[in-house]
Order: sequence, then structure tokens, then C-alpha cells
Amino acid sequence: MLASSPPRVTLLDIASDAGVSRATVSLVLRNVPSVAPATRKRVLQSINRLRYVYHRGAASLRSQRSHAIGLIVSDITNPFFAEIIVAIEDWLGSAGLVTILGNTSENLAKQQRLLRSMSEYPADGILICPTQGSEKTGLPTGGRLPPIVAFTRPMDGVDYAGTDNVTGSELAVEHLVGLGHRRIAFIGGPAQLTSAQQRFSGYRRGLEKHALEYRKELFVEQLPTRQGGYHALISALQLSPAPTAAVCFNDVVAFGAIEALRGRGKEPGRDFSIVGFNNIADARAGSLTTIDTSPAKLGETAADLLLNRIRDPGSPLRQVILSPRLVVRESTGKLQHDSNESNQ
Amino acid sequence: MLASSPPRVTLLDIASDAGVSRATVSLVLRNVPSVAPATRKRVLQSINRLRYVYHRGAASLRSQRSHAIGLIVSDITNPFFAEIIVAIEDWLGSAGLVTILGNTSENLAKQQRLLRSMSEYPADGILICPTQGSEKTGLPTGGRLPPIVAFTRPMDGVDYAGTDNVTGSELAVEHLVGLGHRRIAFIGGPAQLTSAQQRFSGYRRGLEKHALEYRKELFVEQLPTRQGGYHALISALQLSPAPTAAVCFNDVVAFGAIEALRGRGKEPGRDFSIVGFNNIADARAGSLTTIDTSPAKLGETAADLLLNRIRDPGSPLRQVILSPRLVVRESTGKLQHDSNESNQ
DNA sequence: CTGAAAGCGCTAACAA
DNA sequence: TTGTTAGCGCTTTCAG
Repeated sequence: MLASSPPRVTLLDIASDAGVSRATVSLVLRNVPSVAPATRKRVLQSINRLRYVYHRGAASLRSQRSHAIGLIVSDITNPFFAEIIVAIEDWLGSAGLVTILGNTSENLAKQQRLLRSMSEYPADGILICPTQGSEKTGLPTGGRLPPIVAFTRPMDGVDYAGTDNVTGSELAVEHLVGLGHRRIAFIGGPAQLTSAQQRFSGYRRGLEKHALEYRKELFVEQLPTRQGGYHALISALQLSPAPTAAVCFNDVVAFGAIEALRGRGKEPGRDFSIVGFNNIADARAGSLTTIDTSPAKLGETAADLLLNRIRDPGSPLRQVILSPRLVVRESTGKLQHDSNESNQ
Repeated sequence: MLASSPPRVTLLDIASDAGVSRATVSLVLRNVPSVAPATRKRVLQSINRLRYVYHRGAASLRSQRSHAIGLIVSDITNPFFAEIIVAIEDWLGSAGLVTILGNTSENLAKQQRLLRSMSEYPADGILICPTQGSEKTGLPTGGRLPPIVAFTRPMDGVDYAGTDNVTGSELAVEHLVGLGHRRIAFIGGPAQLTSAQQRFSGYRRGLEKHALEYRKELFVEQLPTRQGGYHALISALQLSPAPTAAVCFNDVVAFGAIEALRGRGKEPGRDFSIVGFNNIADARAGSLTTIDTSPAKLGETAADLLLNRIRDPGSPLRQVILSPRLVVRESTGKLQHDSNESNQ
């Protein structure tokens, strides 16, 4: 049996209870200062007594602003994105906006569905980290979309907040070279990902700068996951001569690599050096040397771009690229006696 | 300058374009079968041509169903919750519902704000993992709330989907005892958390069953984080006699403990045994012996409870407790020669 | 500072 | 099978 819920208390109920009009109640609810203190007080009392709950949906319909922002990420189980989500949700929340979350799991069809569903809601705007390879094709052609801002990975035709990936991995290489390393691998980036391409090119730039020869075996492509990092490092170790250090696509890959290292009795920092990317919370706890891209800052930057875009839809396209920073911890160390070096 | 967006295409536009009434268009949009195929086709063509976008908010106002579900978690950066979120979002998405996410970071005030904001939306229902210690007081007293279901941690007065924590850690202890361990620590549970209390009591029950004495030093309370696990294990190792194995509050704590172990040159499974709790994705990748609580299944169960509660608000309170399962991997092993044993 | 009236875009209940 | 009518609960505009 369906228990019927009590009828909703509306503005009209409050208005008649307080002896004012609906418009006045609305002013009180929205904290418009032009209401006389005495009136406001009476209204507030009625609201409390009748347990009135504001109906945002109705307000949205009339005001044409839902105060909801869609947030689409490509993999919520990736701690990097989890940190971004928290930051965005906090940031938007403090601006009085609600976040509607969607996770694509790198699935383009799901991304389309989410974009559509959020447009229909309708969300006032959408923040998105596009799925791998959807930079050109990710936006549905038919149907109007609210303002959109991409983060972490760019997307054609919309604003973008990202990281200077090239400089990031260049910093990583510089650091390793400074510690005496000469054979440095780059592991874990899926070649189709723009960010991986950028990090790879920074890696090559770092090598060139020090006249170190690049060999293609040193680029071990893998999924950007813990498992990916694990397998990538095992492959890298089988090369001959083997590398003595690795720049990883991200921190999660780095942890997988460390796992592999330890499984073979090698200690990171002493026997092999590892640099991560992003500086997620676990990197701090796990003493990982990494490139700090301040995920939280990135999220806030993207949110700001979106807020501006909503305010001024006609303004020119904007890109904000944040500068990364090297954070040295214990997963990197001076090159010890290098057996391969002498053998060759 | 504010660029004015083109006026919204509404049902009325479609209706006049297709030469039917708004009601008919509405029937087509909602896939009501009673529409003549020819009419439906004409309407669909107009929809495509005019790039009409359905307005869920308007529909919600009229139908009194928003098709939005609020999801409040206590820590989104915890992979356990991330997995639950993905599962719930997928599950609800396939039922045509949108998920509105909120993260409390274990902050009661934030939880209250989120509950309010989601009620105002209004969401059709709310799924919540209450913040630590908010089981009794978590629900705001004034103001009406939509149907609510708690998961992972119970909450007074609402439906609940959880895990049999007592049996879970009992299984963990049994496993360790079977491997020859006698001094087993329990680490990382904050004592105020109901789930920690339950897991602790299962741990004690396991000890009792095998007539093993419990000593309070073996319960090392800590934050349920990687850091917490790290520090807890270091404390545990300083006991004398030191434990040879540990049951951890969750997988993340277990990884912190393993970190600490390796930092002191000990290999998990060989020199010290570790059992996690939850079986998150990283547990698989990291060869962690753990108690599988199937996070995804838990999320779906909670979602189902909520869907039922929405359908039938008057039905009696329900609790669903899922049974955990031991998964043996490589972080546990037979007790080796135990130096302390002979020394004592 | 407050009220009256109109209407946001849709669906529900009925009638035809 | 389709159309008509009336509103969901709020904000907006304009008077007063």
C-alpha cells in the first residue's frame, strides 16, 4: 500500500500564514534586503513553524537558472580525479551551486549519455574531463549544450584548464639526470591520450637537452593504472641495457612500478628511481618523488572558467595552463654503481 | 557583454511544427505506446530538425518526480567509496535516474547542508553513508526529507544496507590462526565508528574461539587511512612480544601497514601477515589477502532499497546485511620461526 | 516596501 | 488516438 505523503507546504501557505503575499515570501527566502525587518521576522517564523522546504526546481523553471553544474570525469576511482571532484564540489558548493556527478569509465557512449542528461536537466554548465580520444568528437552535434569547460584533457571548441605536461616530465628527467641517471624509461602513458603525448614529448626534450639518446624501447606504453605500471616496469627491467630510472605517466602507475620493483627485491630510490606525476595524497604518504600538478587547484580553476563562461557566454575561448613543480621524496636517489654500464 | 542565447525550443514549437498538440509531443517524448506510428514519426522529425532539448526540470515540477537521487558519501577519495559511487551511478543511470553527488569529508555540518540542499532540489530520495558518529543525530529535525537509505554505516530511523562486519573480521582471524599465528593485532579502526566496533568485536570473537588471549595493546586505534595504517603497524611492531599478523580495518589501512613493513625490510606474507577489509580494486592488483564485502553489490543493494522505499514510503524499515567472504592472496602466510616465542 | 498578475515548460485528467 | 484545459511552485514585472 502506498502511504500518501502529506501535501507540500508552499510559498502560498507561508504567505497566508504570515499575512503577506507570495512575492514577499520569495524576497525573504532569497535574502533580498528590501524587506522590512518586522515582515521578514514574521515570514521566517511561519517558515519554521510550517516546516517549509524551498523548491529549487520550481525556482529554476521560473528564473532559468538551475544552480546545478554537471561534472563528468573519466574515472572516479582514480585518486587524481577523486581529489579534483572534492575540490570542485567544495568550490561550487561555496558558491551556492550543486554538483551533479557522472563517471564515464572512459566510455564514449556513456559520455554522450551524460552530456545529454545534464543538458536536459538542465544544468547551468558542465565540467568535463573527456574520455580518451574524444577531444575532437566528444561533443554531440545535434542538440544545444550549456556552457562547457574541459579540464586535464582538452576538447575542441570549449574552454580548457590543464597542466603544462611538457614542462612537467622535463622537470622529472632533469631531476633524474642530476642524480646521475642516463638510461631513463617513460612508462604507462596510453599513446592516444593528449596528456601522455605531451608528457612524452617533455621527456624527450629532457633527454635531448642533456644529449642523451632516446631509444624507442624506453617508452613502455601501458594502461594508466596500478597494474599498467606494474607490467610496464617488468618489461622495462628486461631491456638490455636496462634503464636505471623511470618517469611515470602518473602516480598510480608509479605505485604499480614500485610494487613490481619490490617484488623483485629492489628498493625504490636505491636500486631504481621512480618519478610519478600529479602528487596525489598517496604520493605524500608513500614517499613518492613526483611532479605536483595541484589537482585541487586545477579543479577550482576549471570551475572558475565555467562560472565566467556562464556569466559571459560570448567571450573568446580561454585556456589556463598551470605550471607543475617537482617534489623530491624518497623514490629517487643517486645512481649507484651501474652494472650494465661497465658490461657494455 | 552578455551574448544572449537563442530562445529555447519548447514543446509548443514542436507541436505546431508537427501539426499536433503539446500533449501528443509529450506522449512521444515519454515513449507512451498509444501514439500512431505516423504521428510519432512526424513529431520525431520536428524534434530533430528544431534541435529540441527536453526540459526535465519542467517535467519534474509537474509530475512531482525529479528522477534525481542524492548520494552522500563520507570520503570520496577512499577507493572503497569510489567503487560504491560508480556502482550506484551505473545502477541508477540504467533506471533512468540522475545521481547528485555530495562529499562530507566526515564533516557533520557539511552533511546537514547536503541533506538540505538535496531535499530542496528536490531529489526523489537520498543514499547516505553517515559521517562518523552521526548515526543518532545525523538527520536534521526540522524540515521534511525525501526517503533516505543509509549504507555501510547505519543511521537511526532509515533503511540500511551494510556488511556483516563481525563475521568478516572473525573470518580474518580464523584464517590467520589456521596459518599458525597466535599474536594477532587489530589496527586502524576509529573506535567511534560503528563498523570499527563491529569488526573489532568479530576479531575478539575469533580470538576467543581459539582460546587466544586478548590484550588491549593489540588494538591499535588509528585513522582509517594509509597513513593511519602505516603508523599503526609501526606501533604494533614495538610491542613485546610483537604480533606476527594484523587484521586491518580496511584495505587502505592494510596498504599503509605493508608500506611500514617494507620500510623495515619485512616482506608481507613471509615476515608478517596482513589481512585487509573490503577487497577494493587495488587489493587485487596488490596481492592483498582481504575480506571481500563486494562494494559494488552493496551500492546496488542500497539503491534497490531506496527505489522500493520511494515506491512504498509506508513500508516497515528494512535492513540488508551482506555476508563477507575471505579472499586469500599473498599478504598472508604460514607463521615462520617465531623469535619471540622462544625468547619468552 | 509590498501586492497582483502572468508565466517558466511541462504533464495529468479529462473529453472528444 | 489526440486535443483541451488547468496547473506544478516559484520568480518577475509592474503598480501602488
